[in-house]
Amino acid sequence: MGDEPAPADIFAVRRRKLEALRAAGIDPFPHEFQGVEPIAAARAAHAGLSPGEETGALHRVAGRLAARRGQGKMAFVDLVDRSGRIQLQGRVDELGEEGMERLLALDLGDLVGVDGLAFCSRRGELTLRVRSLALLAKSLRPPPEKHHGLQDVETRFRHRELDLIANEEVRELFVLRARVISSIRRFLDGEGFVEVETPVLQPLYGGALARPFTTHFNALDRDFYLRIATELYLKRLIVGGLERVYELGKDFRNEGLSPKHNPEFTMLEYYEAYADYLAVADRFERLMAAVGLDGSWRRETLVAAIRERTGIDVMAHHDRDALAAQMRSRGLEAPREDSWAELVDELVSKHVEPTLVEPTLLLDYPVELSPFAKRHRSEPGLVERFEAYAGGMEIANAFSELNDPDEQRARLRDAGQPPDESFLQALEQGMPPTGGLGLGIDRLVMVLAGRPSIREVVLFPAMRD
RNA sequence: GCCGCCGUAGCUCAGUUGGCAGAGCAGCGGACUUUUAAUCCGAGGGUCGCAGGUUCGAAUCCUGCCGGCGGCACCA
Repeated sequence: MGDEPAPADIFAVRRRKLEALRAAGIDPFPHEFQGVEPIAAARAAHAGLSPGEETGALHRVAGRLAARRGQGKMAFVDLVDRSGRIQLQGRVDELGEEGMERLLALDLGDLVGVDGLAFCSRRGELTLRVRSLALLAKSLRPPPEKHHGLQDVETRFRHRELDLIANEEVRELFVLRARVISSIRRFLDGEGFVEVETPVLQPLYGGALARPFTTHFNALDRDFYLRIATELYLKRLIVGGLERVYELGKDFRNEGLSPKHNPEFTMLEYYEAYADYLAVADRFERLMAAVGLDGSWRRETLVAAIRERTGIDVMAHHDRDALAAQMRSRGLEAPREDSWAELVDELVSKHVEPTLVEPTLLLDYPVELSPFAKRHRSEPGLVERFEAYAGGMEIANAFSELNDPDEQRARLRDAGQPPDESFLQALEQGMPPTGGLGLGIDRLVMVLAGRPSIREVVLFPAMRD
């Protein structure tokens, strides 16, 4: 082409190259490139080469152009795929003038496919000497900076694809997340659980205490809710005799954003007929071992945990004003409008939860805080429930499920929850004694990956428009 | 919703007391057949988040708005 002046616009340069390719009869967006081998596999095939050693082994790889060094008659470029990075060597005596020119015309970020001979460079780096090279897709935007990666948090979350291109550890994290989820499925499938899907769009919401998102069903001219939990539908399946069920999917809660809260989040719930919460705790520990969180979980009762941290015995002051007085006498805030149960909740979240960095199961909650849990068999006023904490964060919640329909109706009334008649009818049909668990997948991944924010483990976290 | 911090080139970041808008990477032109953040020469690239205000003069000071982060509140 002509010798146009140096273009000011960094985007226009790439556009111009695209047009030049088309003009030269090269399709900048071809349809396929088959027979590709992962870069990691090509590397593994030549693990022990010494500097300067040639192999004669031909490999076909594909990926994104990530760096280049040298120009003229010989150039090195780095190619990255999901599995890793490999250096390519282009030589004019191998590719010819025209081929070399095409290689040098590539931009960082272009997707290319390569057939090349494996050898070890003088500096000891496994390299593919390019035999032939195909542009697989032209990149029209410059990639993020190659040394520092993409740092800007807003861009990383709004354009996660750039984050994935630029930051290898981000790529690894989301692969880890996928492996965690498939490990959970494999574990539960292996234990005889059936994976089910229940409605996301619900005429009535329940199974947790949270504000829902509301939407409108036009055909019925009626408001619907996005589910806040799968609990009630799953228990109906236990009534139906499925015995062991689980669902892995999104819940939606119309609450504030924080490093621990995204409005849509991934939840595992499972229910197991004939189990109580201690059986659930044992299975939970094995499930955690299956995803790499080994070891036994410290167990502590909620009442003891509060007493140990604050000196207050909440069951000995089972009265709103008495408990508030206890708290105030110790210099703790006790908001006037809070009920006894809310004060207990306050004590747990302010004084117990932050101390639970080591994996811990907190057992036996007050009945007022747990409308779906069965009364404790020996501790009056408590229910058989545990919450699992790790990294100072609640990651799971489990109980012996309440299966007495009359008591369930009364508990929902006391909690100010709308009665879900279909659910209550199901309990009237007869639900076996059942243990259930809810596990926050995002938070679990935070713990496993050591990330301080839920946004780091959700591909596209909620952002303002 | 409230409070605090932040927003400068495609990316990573400087920018002094209010006095001409800067660097590195990337990109462009050129040199180079073993480079590893390649090197060297040359020429470019800006809505300083947006809108007002103060001032002879604003990236810098003030107000409002938008967006992000952190905290509080709500909650899980």
